[in-house]
This record gives sequence, structure tokens and C-alpha cells, in this order.
Amino acid sequence: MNKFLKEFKDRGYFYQCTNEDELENLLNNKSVNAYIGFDSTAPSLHVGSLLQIMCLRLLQKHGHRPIVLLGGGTTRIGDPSGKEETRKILTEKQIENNIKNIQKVFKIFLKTNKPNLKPIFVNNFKWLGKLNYINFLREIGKFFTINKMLSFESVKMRLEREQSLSYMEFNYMILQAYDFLELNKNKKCMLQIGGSDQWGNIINGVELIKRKLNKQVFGLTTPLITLASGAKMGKSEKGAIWLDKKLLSPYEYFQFWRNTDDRDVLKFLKMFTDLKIDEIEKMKDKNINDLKIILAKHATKMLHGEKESSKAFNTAISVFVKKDLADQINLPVTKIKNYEVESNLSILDLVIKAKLLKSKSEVRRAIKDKGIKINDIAIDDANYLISVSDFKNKKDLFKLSHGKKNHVLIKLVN
RNA sequence: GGAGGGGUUCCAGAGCGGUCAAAUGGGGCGGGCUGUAAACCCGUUGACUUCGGUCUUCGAAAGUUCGAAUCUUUCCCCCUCCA
Repeated sequence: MNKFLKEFKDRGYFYQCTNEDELENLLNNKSVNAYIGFDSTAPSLHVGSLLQIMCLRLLQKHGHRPIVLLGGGTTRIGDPSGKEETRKILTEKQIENNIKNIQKVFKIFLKTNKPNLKPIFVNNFKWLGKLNYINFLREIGKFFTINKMLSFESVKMRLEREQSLSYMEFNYMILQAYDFLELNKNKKCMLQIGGSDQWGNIINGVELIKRKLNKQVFGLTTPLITLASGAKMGKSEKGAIWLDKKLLSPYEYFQFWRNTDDRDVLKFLKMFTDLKIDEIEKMKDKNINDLKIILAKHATKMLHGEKESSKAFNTAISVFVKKDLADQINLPVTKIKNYEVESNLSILDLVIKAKLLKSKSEVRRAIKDKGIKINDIAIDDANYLISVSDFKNKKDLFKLSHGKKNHVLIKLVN
């Protein structure tokens, strides 16, 4: 079997392929350009997109060239797949900023010194933005039948759920198909990869190219990852797990992986680290917590680098194992000013300021439940005022915690 | 176009004049157990509070009433059946 495809399967990335045998031939014979499109509705991607990123990385590892499509065009429309409601429409400026920021993560994951394998970044607004409606209908629209479009899962679902699907969104799949056509013509792209929810959109592109150019191209999908708990990957209790340290610190990213459900650990090691499959297989019988640490270290290293990864690890050790305040300097920091303390800063306000909780009522409740701690000592009075003596251990620092896992350092500044 | 049914707190879903910030389940959060896991058990789950209360919420607006999620009117949205 083709090496790329084999590893793709071994790592659990494989879900469906439009024509596996032919694709294998192609991959055996030459370096292929392949693309994945990414949503640009947020300023960063989150772990939900990580599997796709890993696919591109794997592709590159096997000598194929990744194309990253950041959909300035399609983001203006909004993919109805898997969405229950009409998307919000973003301004052009927001989208441009998002794209700029999202590119950074690919520059990390797809770094290479081989010029011919460098990722190609494309923005489909470049071609979608100047489409002429009449021409488009005549040249592209004629290949699509409404009968078929209505049969797609993404459309059916919206119709069944009685949620309105605007004409604009209904066109999304055609635009995505057109993207593939465009990339095939101009970037020699032969393969589109995507999550299993993209299957419909992908075959539309494959078929469009077949009809329009009489060329065979391919589609490959990855499974939807659900956690053992049944939840979707990417969201945690705190919100999205962003792949951007401005939105989520390396320590918190590390903790996300460190807290993986036992049942998911081996799967994630295969999916989200570069460790060789047989190495992972060999580790199977190791202590599950050690495996989680390996996972967390690797995943963090891949995104934030070796240094941040080991810093995060050390921080975690001192928080959870050594319980030694001195080493916990990598926890998220909230600064407060001298005068704030002097003017009776309450624990209620501080917890909110540190973003551990959102309202004073929540903080009150948490205090009642013994869930708020200063330097690991539970606060039992909701009227507690922060004072200089709270900083006594470190002079200008103390640790504020909500529950066992959410810790923030409070730093006193002038 | 005609006839019915419905829009409730994060979700599902009760309530149908006061005792309703609203049953129950799910989810979330905290605590316990443990392994920073799962399962399980307990607590909690609108906001503000000087802890006495106060304020905002049951599709939208107006009204009846001492008092409305609950009744009336208009409007918006959705579902089912018939044409």
C-alpha cells in the first residue's frame, strides 16, 4: 500500500475516499498537491481543526505538497454543513485579520526546509470575489442539479429541522466545488481532504472537475472525532481549545491533553503526535497517566515548541504533584495594582477579574462550596478582602484557584 | 387559502391566575472517592445584595387584575392536517 495512505489509515485519519485504488496509483507515482479548506470565522483555529492540520503535515512528510485554503470567499457565505443555524456574517476586515492570524499555525505545523513542499496559502476570495453571476451560472451552474443538491445531508438536515436555509448558504457547496476546480487548474491540486461532514462538498468538486475538465481528482475524508464521553472534540468546559497562545496559554493547552479521557489516550497519541505507530503500540501497557503526559508534552511541543512544552509540564508538576508554589510561575497571571488592594479589593471582584468565574453570584456559590482558594487554602467568607498579607509567601504573588484545576497567579504591581 | 397545535430558564420538557426564579431529566460548575481519568455519591445551577431583600426573565407589544409564564387583544415565528 502507498506509504502515505497506510500511515493515514494507521493513525486513524481515514474515513472515506472517492477512489482509493486510483488515488494510490497517483500518490505512488508523483508528488501530489492536496488542499484542505479552513473556516476563517474565528481569529484562530481550535483543536477541532487539528486533525485536518495533522493530515496536511502527514502529506508533507510523505513528499506531497499541502495547500491551505483560508476561505475569505466562502467565509463570507458560511457553510451550512453541520450547522443548525444561519451563520453570522463577518465583516471583510474581520475575515482578513482572522486569515492572517490563522496562517501562523500552519507556518508552525507545516514548517519545512524543502522549498517544493512549502505550504501554499490561497484565499478563495481572489477568484470567488470576481465571479460574474451570469457566466458562473452558464459555466458552472449547469453542472449542478437541484434534485441532487437537495439530497445532500447538509441540506436535508436543515430542511428537516425546519430551519431556514438561505439561498446564499445553499450555494456554498457549489462554491466549494468551484474552489477545487480553480485549485486544480491553477495549483495542480489533485486531492481535497476534509472532515466527514465535508464529503458532500468534496464529491461535488470531484464531479465538477470530471465534467468540466474531464479529469479525475480525488477526495478523502477523516472521521468526526468524538470523545469517549460523547462530546465533540474542541470544546472544553472552559470554551474552545484555541491553537493560539494569545487565546489559550501553552500551560492550558498542555492541561487539555493531560486531562484526556483514559479511553481516548492511545487514539490521540496516534492522531496528534509524530510518534511512530509501533512505538505507540509498544507503550500500550505503560501507566495511563504517563501516556497522558507523553501526549500532552508532544502535542504542546508541536504547537508551542519544546521550551513552552517543558515549562508547561514543570508548572503542572508543581501544581499537581509537588504543590510547590515556587515553581508555578507559568500559570496564567492577572495583575492587580497596589491601590486596588488598598481600596478594599474583594475576593468576589478578584475572581472575576482573574476570569475564573463570570459573576459575583457564581463566586459566592463557589465560596460556599469551598471551591475558591488562595494559596491552596479555601476561602470561607464571601466578604473576604484582599490584603497585603495574602502576598506574604512571595511578596508580590499569590495563587488564586477555582476548583482543583483552575489556577491563576495574582501579581501585585504598582 | 381553510382547520387545529405550539413558542418556557444552556438543552429537552412540565407548569396554565398568587405558595413560580419556575417541577423533572440532561449538560455545566463545586465537593467527596480516585489517578489532574471514568463510574459513582453529595451539593449547586438568572443577576445584584448591607443576606432583610431588590431587580430582570417564560416569542413581541399592549391590556384585564390587588396580583400574570398562566386570562384578553394585536403582531411575529414554528409544527400537523386539508386545499
